[in-house]
Amino acid sequence: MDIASAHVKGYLVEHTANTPQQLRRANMATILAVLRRSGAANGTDLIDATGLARATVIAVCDDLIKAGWVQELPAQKPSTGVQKGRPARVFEFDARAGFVVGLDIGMAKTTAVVADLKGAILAKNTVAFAAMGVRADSPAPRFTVIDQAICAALADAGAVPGEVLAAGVGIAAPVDRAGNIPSGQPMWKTFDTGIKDELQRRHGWPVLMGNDANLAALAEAWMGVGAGVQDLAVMLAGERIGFGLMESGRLLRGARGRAGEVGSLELLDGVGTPDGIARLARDLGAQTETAELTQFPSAEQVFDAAARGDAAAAKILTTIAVRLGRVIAVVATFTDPELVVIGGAVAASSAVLLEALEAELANFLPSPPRVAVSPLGDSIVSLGAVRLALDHVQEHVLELVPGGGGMRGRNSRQME
Amino acid sequence: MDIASAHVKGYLVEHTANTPQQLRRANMATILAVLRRSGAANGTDLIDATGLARATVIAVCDDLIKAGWVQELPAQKPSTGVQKGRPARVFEFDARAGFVVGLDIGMAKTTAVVADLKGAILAKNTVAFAAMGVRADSPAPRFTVIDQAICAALADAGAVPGEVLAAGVGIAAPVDRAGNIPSGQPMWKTFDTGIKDELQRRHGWPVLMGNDANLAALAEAWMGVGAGVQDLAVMLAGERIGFGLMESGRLLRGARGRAGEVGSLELLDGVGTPDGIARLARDLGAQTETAELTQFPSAEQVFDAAARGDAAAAKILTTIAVRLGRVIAVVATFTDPELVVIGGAVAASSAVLLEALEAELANFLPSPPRVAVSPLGDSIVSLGAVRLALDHVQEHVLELVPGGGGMRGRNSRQME
DNA sequence: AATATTATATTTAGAACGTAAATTTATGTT
DNA sequence: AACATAAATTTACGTTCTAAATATAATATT
Repeated sequence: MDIASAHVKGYLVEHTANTPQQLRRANMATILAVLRRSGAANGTDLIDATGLARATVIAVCDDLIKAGWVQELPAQKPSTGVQKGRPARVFEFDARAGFVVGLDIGMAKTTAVVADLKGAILAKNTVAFAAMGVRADSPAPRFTVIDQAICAALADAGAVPGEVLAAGVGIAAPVDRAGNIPSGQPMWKTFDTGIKDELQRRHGWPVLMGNDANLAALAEAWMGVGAGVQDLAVMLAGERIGFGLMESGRLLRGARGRAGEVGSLELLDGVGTPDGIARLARDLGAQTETAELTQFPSAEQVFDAAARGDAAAAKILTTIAVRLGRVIAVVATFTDPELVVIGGAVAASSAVLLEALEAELANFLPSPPRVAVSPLGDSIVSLGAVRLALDHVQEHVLELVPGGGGMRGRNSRQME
Repeated sequence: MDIASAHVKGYLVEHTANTPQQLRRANMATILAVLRRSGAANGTDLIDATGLARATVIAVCDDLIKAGWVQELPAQKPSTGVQKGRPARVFEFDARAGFVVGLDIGMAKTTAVVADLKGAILAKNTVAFAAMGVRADSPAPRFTVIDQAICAALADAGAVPGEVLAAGVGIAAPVDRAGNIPSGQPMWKTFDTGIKDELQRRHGWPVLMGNDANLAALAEAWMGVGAGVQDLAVMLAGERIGFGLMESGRLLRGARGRAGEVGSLELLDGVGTPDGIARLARDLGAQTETAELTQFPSAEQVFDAAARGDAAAAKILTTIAVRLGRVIAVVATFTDPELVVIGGAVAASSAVLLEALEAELANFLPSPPRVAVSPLGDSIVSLGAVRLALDHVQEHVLELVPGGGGMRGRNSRQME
């Protein structure tokens, strides 16, 4: 073994003993990471980025090409000035050396997203369980629907299942660090706890599970308004409030995967329940005197009415803003984020809440965090699932075989 | 440069390019870490722990001996069985290759603790500012008092200032990841923000700043009831409530160092203020009809009276337990710790609160965390400061010179 | 006392890696 | 065609780790 780890009075110490071979692997990982984000690079670029000598950089790149992670591009004309000297070899991380799948498995529907290894979103597919005649409480046929969403998205992306290197899955239940669901909601329990193994069995991919709000935070920190923010709170607030918390660029999960999960809020003055924006809008709408809102009110109707100047609707929005503001105030008090993002399907309409929300925050916090609305819409969880899968792939690049590998049909790239 | 780092759409990626020399350094760090926790070890032990070959292990140990971090012990008689074969060389991390200082700088007094590099506590010294005639609002002479506490503790430990490799400092103010105090309390501001530079200037040590509750968490995770717990909340609750939060074995600091800091709690039903146990006991005691408690009541008097069966005092304790329980319930809801520890000077007497506190927690949480009382007493912050300094030393071992080094008097160990 | 046993340290030879310097290569300019 | 230039490639070398062979220091056996 080359890893020794031990608990030292509560401190987990991990030691990695190194051999020259592992040294080369480390440098491969380094250069691969540089290439992943730099589009295309030549030897000199990589020398500058890594500090390694030219001979080493080229040797590593050749190794990476042989391994299938990197492609060599035809020599480029210099964009600035004239071509001087021997043309540089140009290397590029092969974003199509594999694919990842991101799943958002909800109560009513499942969304599958396919991305390449650089995170470019290639396809997205949503299938409602109801539309396929699946009852809410029947676990087995759900997987058929989920597979259908996956396969359609893969086909759209021009990928075959064998090329998928990992899948991330978001569900509305706590997920601990090991990827287990400690104690699911009664109804979902049998289904939730089986998702990981069943998907792994069906497709043979590594499957990473994540709580929906946590994945929303990953997505937001990746490609939303939270990009670059190290300390971030993302609030999913459609039907039910839930937070995804990142501190120092890392996701907080908690002992049982419940970090950011909102249980009862009866302790919070003027809040009481963890109801989300859509639900509050509906419930409060039903109680007003505005005729349009009392009958079959929907969140959209309330927001629309407020936009048109309906006083009752405007009052509802203020009430919602006050409630959310208080919840955010408490979370921000204890976790001190730089930015709080409101995400999910209700995010777009929530922009009108921002001002009232910030006013409420100011009542309770001396220096409140910034508040923003997510641009990722209802893709936020599936994008987070993609990010989760990408993180797994990036962490295990050199252990994986690009293009499917293993028993599955290898593509021509890696045949010699 | 050999480190390339860049922001990739919100993700900080750090790459370390490696050379053979860095490889040896990594193996030195590995073996040093194994030795630090294993007391004493021979070649075979280290081979098992690291996976390196015998020749490498011995060579690395010789390097470490030459560098001053490791000592070779005379061959040991085997405790079990008889000595067979050539006796093994025995290596030991030299816990006295240097020292660390932990400081708890409070409003009224300063405590200095000196420990060796294995974390053994060698000396402790507390000096009250008042006793030295220092007014609360005069920054300058405080450093004289602090230095006095440090020097006395160092002398007690048999260490000279030149042998100190780092100092950790705990203060009752937020401290961000860079070690700065973003916005101190008005009165302390000029003093607090200057502590780090002034101590560094006076002694030449690396000085690490930490919030008191955060350091309490480090201490508890190190040598308290929280040892081995990855997700931990430690509540300092003497005069004012403050939390130190650890997730996945890492301290949470937040964007401005305010993670775990309790501001106003007016949002929390039945709580309102962040008053701690001692303060609540005093305030509530003053309002009872028990004569003993109304005049100059102190926290101890209230706890004593309750222990003797005084009904009013018992009621006060229940009130306190309910308040604390509610605060803990909210923190636990959002951060999901495995264990909550009550720490500080009031910890010992707080044991009687545990039952009522757990009952209150059960009202709000479906699966509440364990709750315990810290065994570290009022040393908790200074021990955390020691841990902070030790962590710094461990992280930078191979950059430091044991025994003081640099301009300071080297000790004989490293002269050749 | 001499010899075997045994676990360990040390030496030796070899392979992999990274670097610096010299050399070659491919392009554009004169 | 000769030259300039920038990059790739080759060469020689030092460092590291490993495996195998050898030496060493203790005890046990004869």
